[in-house]
Amino acid sequence: MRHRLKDVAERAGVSVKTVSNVVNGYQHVRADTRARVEAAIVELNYRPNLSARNLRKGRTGVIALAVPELDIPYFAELARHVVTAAAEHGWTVLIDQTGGGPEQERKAASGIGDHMIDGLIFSPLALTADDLAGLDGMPMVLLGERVDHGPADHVVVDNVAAAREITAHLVGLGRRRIAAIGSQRTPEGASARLRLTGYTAALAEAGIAYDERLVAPAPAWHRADGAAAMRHLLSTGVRPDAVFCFNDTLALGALRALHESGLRVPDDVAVAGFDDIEDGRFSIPTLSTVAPDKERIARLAVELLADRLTADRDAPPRELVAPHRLALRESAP
Amino acid sequence: MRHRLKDVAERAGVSVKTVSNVVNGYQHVRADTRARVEAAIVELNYRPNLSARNLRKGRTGVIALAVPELDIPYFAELARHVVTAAAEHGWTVLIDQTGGGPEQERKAASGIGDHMIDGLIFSPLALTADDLAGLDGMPMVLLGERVDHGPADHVVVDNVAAAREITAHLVGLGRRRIAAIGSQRTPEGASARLRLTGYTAALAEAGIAYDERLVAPAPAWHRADGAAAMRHLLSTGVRPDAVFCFNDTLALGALRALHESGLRVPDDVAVAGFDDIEDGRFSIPTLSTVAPDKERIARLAVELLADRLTADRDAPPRELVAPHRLALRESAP
DNA sequence: CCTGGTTTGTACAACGTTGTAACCAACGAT
DNA sequence: ATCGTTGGTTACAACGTTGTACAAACCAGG
Repeated sequence: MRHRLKDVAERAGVSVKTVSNVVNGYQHVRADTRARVEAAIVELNYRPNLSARNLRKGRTGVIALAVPELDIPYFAELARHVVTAAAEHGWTVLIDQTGGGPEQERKAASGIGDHMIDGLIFSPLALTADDLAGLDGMPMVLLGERVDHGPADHVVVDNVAAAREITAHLVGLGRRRIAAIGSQRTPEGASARLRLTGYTAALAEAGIAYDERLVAPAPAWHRADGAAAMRHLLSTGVRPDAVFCFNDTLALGALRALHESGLRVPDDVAVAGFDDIEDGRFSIPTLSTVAPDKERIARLAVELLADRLTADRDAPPRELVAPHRLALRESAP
Repeated sequence: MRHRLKDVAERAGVSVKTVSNVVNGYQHVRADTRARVEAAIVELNYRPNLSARNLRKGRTGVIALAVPELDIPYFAELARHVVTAAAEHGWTVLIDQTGGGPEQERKAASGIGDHMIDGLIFSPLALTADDLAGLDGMPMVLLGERVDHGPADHVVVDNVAAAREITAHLVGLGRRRIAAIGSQRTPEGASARLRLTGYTAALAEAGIAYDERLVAPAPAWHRADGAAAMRHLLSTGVRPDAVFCFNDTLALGALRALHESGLRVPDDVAVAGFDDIEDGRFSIPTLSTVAPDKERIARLAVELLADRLTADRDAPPRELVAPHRLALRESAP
């Protein structure tokens, strides 16, 4: 059976509140009373009822992390770091899978808020500032692209700079016909737009003409999409000598398609990705990529949320930039 | 501001309980009262306080899924399916990352139970039956190997049979020096033991002598461990012509090590894995593997938990076996 | 021995919800 | 006319916890 403060109190011969005080580490409890209470707690294997505590305190000790898909390695790795960082603040993380659609994201953002959650770390794809407005001031930190200039805190990586750097690296390898995989025209494609901007900037700096035929769209950023886009590029006859894929799973798909068509990487075509997921360190060939500091991103997000919860709830929203670096491996050494 | 039943009641000119009745879909509410209340709910953007509801009802509507590591693709994919299946029952899933150590798992199993959770789906590595005993009857479904004959419901795949089948397939390819990667002597290695059993059984059936030197241990089942184990096998001079890796990430690591040593897969060495993770469908070469029906596993687990919660809390524990099949691809066609 | 402060403990009332019991009206059956 | 029955609504009391206010016990210093 489950025991309550009352049971412990009776057993220890004190009042309910005294037990509560012991449980909460209140200072002024005589040593022997405290000992009696603690003994009773152990004997009864007492555990506080969190629902009751939450009701009373108005805090739940749970924050949510909402990501589009858990089985996209980038989000899984990110989730791990967030869980770790949150644990240091004594929070439990409720991981929510939005699916990435606008409707589901809206639902996740608002529906979750039903008092189960103290705050939210949200990695939105489709969400607009309007959607966020309906959140009744739920403390929130956004990851990834800014949603217009929404009212929420933000952790980003400098997508444009990163994309420019990795593209410039491909240029530095002597490549001139550099393709891009992953462009998106939909509103969800904020990351895609920024990375495309960086790509074109790097080409311009190198004096290479932008060729629309070298830019392949990808509806989602899964391996299958990367493979399909690569096959499409190869079929059109515009033979690239390098490809910058807007994330690593796209790149792994592209590697696969290149392999199937008998092209060698990096000899015939160099390949670069974005995210630095674990897979890319063991793929054949290993993957050159932009490595955002995921641990840092997670830590910053949790700290922003912590500030928002404890200190100024109405402070102006902050935007922090997490560092990135290039991880150069076999596919574009 | 956050509104309460009371606010809605005042606005609609009814009692708190009537609003509660409307919210909970109680039948006997006059159409016009219901309309008035619903209007007030919308106007105030009322959301029930779940902590209060939970306190009152003794249920939270949240189940936990505890897995060793989120960024192991198998668990991420499984998590996705569990979230989906749970949503159909109206549950939210709190995903917990145990880290796989005995101490942390114990903590996850017991600590989580602080009334935040109606039930638990647990994929333990290190847990023993004793650990589970301390759980005060928290409804629980275990995934993976049975923990002795613990008191909890169980969803498993037939590891022995599956390992036997995939090994037999390697035999069928004409391979005779078939290595195994992933054996573990630790108590956490229940899956490893079962898969090793299936492997040896298949060898015995084929009349192939068991060679201890062909069995490589792996402390964890990550890509790096697979690569290291493969390198070790190759360095000892016992040249295998096939490898059965106890999971896919090990196999991907092994592929990498084989590539580095200049061996061709499957020509020189055939490689097979276990789990059928997404990566294996795009690796070079694509990976032959045992494909457990992850969606089914998740669905069964959720349903077992649902039964346990609604019906007989004291029914004898059940064990369900989820189906598997062989997914034969390039690495061992 | 009193005074005034601190320490230690208690009673009570919330937090927001829902189950129970009860009430009042309107109804058809006796 | 009287009696149940049903539909619609309400008041009240819980669920288990903690903040507030206060009482009792204790400790110094005069």
